[in-house]
Amino acid sequence: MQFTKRTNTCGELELADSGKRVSLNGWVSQVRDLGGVIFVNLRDRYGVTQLTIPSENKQVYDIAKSLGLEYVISATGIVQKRSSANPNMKTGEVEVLAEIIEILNVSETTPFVVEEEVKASEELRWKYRYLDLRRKKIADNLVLRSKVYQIVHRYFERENFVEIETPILMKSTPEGARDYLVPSRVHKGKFYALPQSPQTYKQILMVSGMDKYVQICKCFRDEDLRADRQPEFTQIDLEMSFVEEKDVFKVVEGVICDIWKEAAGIELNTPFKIMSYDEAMQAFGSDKPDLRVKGEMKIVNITDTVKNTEFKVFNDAISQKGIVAGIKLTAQEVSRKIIDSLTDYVKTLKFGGLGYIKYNADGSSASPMLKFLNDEIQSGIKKDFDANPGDVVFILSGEKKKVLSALGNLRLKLAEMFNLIDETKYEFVWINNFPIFGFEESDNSFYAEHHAFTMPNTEDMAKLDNGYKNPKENIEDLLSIRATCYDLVCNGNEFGSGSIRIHRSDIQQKVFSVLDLTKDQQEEKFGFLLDAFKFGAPPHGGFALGFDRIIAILCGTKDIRETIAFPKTTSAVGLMDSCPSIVEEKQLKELGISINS
RNA sequence: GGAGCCGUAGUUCAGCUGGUUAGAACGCUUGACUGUCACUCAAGAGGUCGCGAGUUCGAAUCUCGUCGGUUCCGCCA
Repeated sequence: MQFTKRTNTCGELELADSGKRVSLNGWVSQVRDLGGVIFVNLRDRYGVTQLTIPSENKQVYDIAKSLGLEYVISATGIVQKRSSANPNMKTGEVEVLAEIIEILNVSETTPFVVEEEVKASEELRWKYRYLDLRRKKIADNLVLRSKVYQIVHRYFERENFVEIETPILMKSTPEGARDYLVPSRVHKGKFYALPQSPQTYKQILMVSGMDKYVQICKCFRDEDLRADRQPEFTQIDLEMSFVEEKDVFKVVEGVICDIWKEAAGIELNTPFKIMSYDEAMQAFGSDKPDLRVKGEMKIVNITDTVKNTEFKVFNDAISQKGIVAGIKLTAQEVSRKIIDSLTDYVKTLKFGGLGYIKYNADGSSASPMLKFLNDEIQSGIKKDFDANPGDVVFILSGEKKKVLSALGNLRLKLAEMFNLIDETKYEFVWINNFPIFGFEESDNSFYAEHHAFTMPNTEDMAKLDNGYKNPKENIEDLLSIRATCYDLVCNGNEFGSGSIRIHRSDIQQKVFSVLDLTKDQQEEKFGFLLDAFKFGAPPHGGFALGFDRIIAILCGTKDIRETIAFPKTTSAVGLMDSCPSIVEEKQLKELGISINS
């Protein structure tokens, strides 16, 4: 099919182009028919340009009259200055006086109107994603994504990294997230797994001597989703030999700085802050603290202050080794309604209620729980929080982890409610010194917090040496061992995580011993990796950055679906192509699979 | 796996404590209009109130179930 190809895009014509004869190709985004003259807004991914069609040119005028929204057309004409410019449009000073309009394709009435401030529900937008992507805002997200891709590649090329593709079809491992499985036709009853991350491959590449590996790769995890979690997502995955933690920090900070500088025009300060896991949990109730909150709003532990109280709620918590802690909201008017909604919120987290004390302007204080607290304790609390008239403190009691994390969430809720987040900032922070082990009370066993190959901190090695032979008798000690394991956090989002790995089998065996893995289990779970490690594994460590989240932040959204061309719903369904779907009986037969229920 | 919110015209929503023919805006169709840019104006078409039970003389409205979307908890080494 022949048509007049564009000489320009719809986003670039300006006054200086006046008098030029141009051709534009694009989609009809708006038609304004005034009777004697028709204005058409023509859209492509670069912008919008106004076409003007006066009635004098009968042939073009009749074509213009027949145009519907989202028709694809080619328009040719002379660029001219508008008699009244539109300051809201980038090309608003000019218009194209159309001499020829070719309709390249018609469009049915779309399920929703393609406009920047789209009214359609997300469900509809995912289903007709190609229409959604015609909106500049979403298209720009993909363009930015592409740009960051190139920045990342350039950075790692310059830093002498080797980009190596690792398999998509790999061995299933029972550790970590649930695998997406791919049945084998050749080996009936056997399955490949899609990678949750290329973790084992990149470590083996270190054994290979590929001392700087990087890959922008897809990862797959069959777990329940959130606004910032998709079943398939993209990572900037890297691994290096002969490095320690600070070397990894430096490389990651380098690529982040390049991205911010080149994609957003922002110079970030390095090195980034470093905060231990313990500090983050104690002060912010989260391992991904948002440091943009004005006045910080740190959590205050008042367990000591209230330890002698008769107040049953606090008493019960403390006697069960729990804590009493709170946060202070500085100088804000807090209504009954807000307290009710916060109370409802903590109830969903299985707290009985939310304690609060309002410090009034006249020096008095108001709270349903004051009557249970004597004067000494009341003034102790006031002192702990450094509370002044106008402030409100919120208090929770119970199991330590639960209290801290709930207060961490309250902190974010309050910050949002009272506009305490500085949206112009990017607050990066490394969180390190995570615990290496966790302990599951229900089955009386240790598990690896990060993964089984995370190197313990050098200072804590003695605790491992002492404890590994009789783990159950050294629970406290073993749980206090810190790992050389770190997360990068930006504005309360986990951007990625990594660790220095264990490369020596003596240390590895001690860790396995704590995790209660027999030789057979080790062999079954990680055999090939352990085999590789027998032949001279260098010290190594790495990191994986969540690419989608980085793009989301740069796009000013928390929803990574806005940065992915074809995202899935929270139930992992692709609404556009209706996947997953049933397959033909014949396919199942070839795979030796039968479906129950 | 658990909890909350949502589901009414093509779209976004309104529809009070159950009660004649379920409304508005945008979009769509037709017509008028020569400088609009959310053009304006006039007329019109358009509904399985997500689906299924139940309560009731009567259900968009109340109850239960179910499906879908979304948020949170669990989960995500």
